[in-house]
Amino acid sequence: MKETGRSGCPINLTLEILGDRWSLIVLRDMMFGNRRHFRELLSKSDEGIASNILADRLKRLLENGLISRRDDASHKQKGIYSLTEMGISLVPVFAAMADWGRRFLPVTPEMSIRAEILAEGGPVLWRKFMDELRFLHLDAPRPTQSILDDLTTAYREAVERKRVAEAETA
Amino acid sequence: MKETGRSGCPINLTLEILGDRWSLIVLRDMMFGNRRHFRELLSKSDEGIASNILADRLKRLLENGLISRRDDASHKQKGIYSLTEMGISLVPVFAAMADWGRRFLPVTPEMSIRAEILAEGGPVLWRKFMDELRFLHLDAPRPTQSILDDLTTAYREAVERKRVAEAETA
DNA sequence: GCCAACCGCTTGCAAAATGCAAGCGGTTCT
DNA sequence: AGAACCGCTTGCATTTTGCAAGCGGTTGGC
Repeated sequence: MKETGRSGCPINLTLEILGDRWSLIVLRDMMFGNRRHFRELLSKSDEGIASNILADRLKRLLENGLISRRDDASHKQKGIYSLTEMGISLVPVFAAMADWGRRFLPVTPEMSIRAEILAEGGPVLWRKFMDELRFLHLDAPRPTQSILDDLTTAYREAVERKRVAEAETA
Repeated sequence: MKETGRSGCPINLTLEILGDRWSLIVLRDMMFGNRRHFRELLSKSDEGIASNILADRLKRLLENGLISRRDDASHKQKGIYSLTEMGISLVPVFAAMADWGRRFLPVTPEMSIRAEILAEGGPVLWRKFMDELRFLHLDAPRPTQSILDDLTTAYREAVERKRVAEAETA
């Protein structure tokens, strides 16, 4: 996505950076799955991104300022990717997209529980979540409450409910 | 964008439908520019979509239920494209994306004035706008106030301001 | 100290999507 | 009658994607 200079419209400029099938998936996994290493993003993804595509997207997200990269002190080869303020600010976009998706598309219950919580919590909850992301990815102070824990717990419980339900019918 | 069956995550499913560089551009022009015919979408776009891409995107948006198509009674060759409730429901997504874009990307002032108004108005304004879209695209009753007029007027005034400013420096 | 496992990331190649220009059969306007 | 316009398709070159293998280096267990 080079400098095409198509128009100064905010929607268009956003799409020039994020308008493909993988960029937002990578950011989603960093944001909601707290995946920070290349391998984590590569192998723990539900959608199975290819390694060359992941490398390319990370490079472009870096160039565009959505994420940053630093070396992992505990492992000379590992890099740690973090969200920048620009990346963290996408929380409302994710919340809006996820809410739309869960209302109109064939989502699975366990994958949409987090979207529901974000939709119900509204901007107040989003701001709390963004504060937590600033703690996890930038050097902001730790908030008292962990929204990410709440979301992850709710997701795990939904997965467990599904597992039990499937075990019963088997 | 065939049935890849990658995951039931709302974000992923949304991206499988809208995750490319043009689908949301087309919907944006229908929604905010009230462009309803093929030629209007083709030639009045600031970004210059190619005709084969436009045809393909309209087909896919139709298949996915975001828009509908009917014949234009006044012209046998023309089709009129309309947003469905599913398409109209993207208003909060557009508002979030536009707000993000105007804060972090090099938008031009006249192109971001509508994003500002939507951000300031919040969900209350979005709902009014969606009601108006239901009037314009579905068969809902006409609302008392036209948000689209407000947005368009603000945009035109911003363009005019820019024109005057440029004329002064010339 | 050795070796298997893992690290981020690259390479080569086939398949698909995109971008561009021209054009088609038909309709409408003058 | 002729020009302009209608939605949309075609052919073709370029770019992007997807997949599998692999590279040089690091780490951890024995």
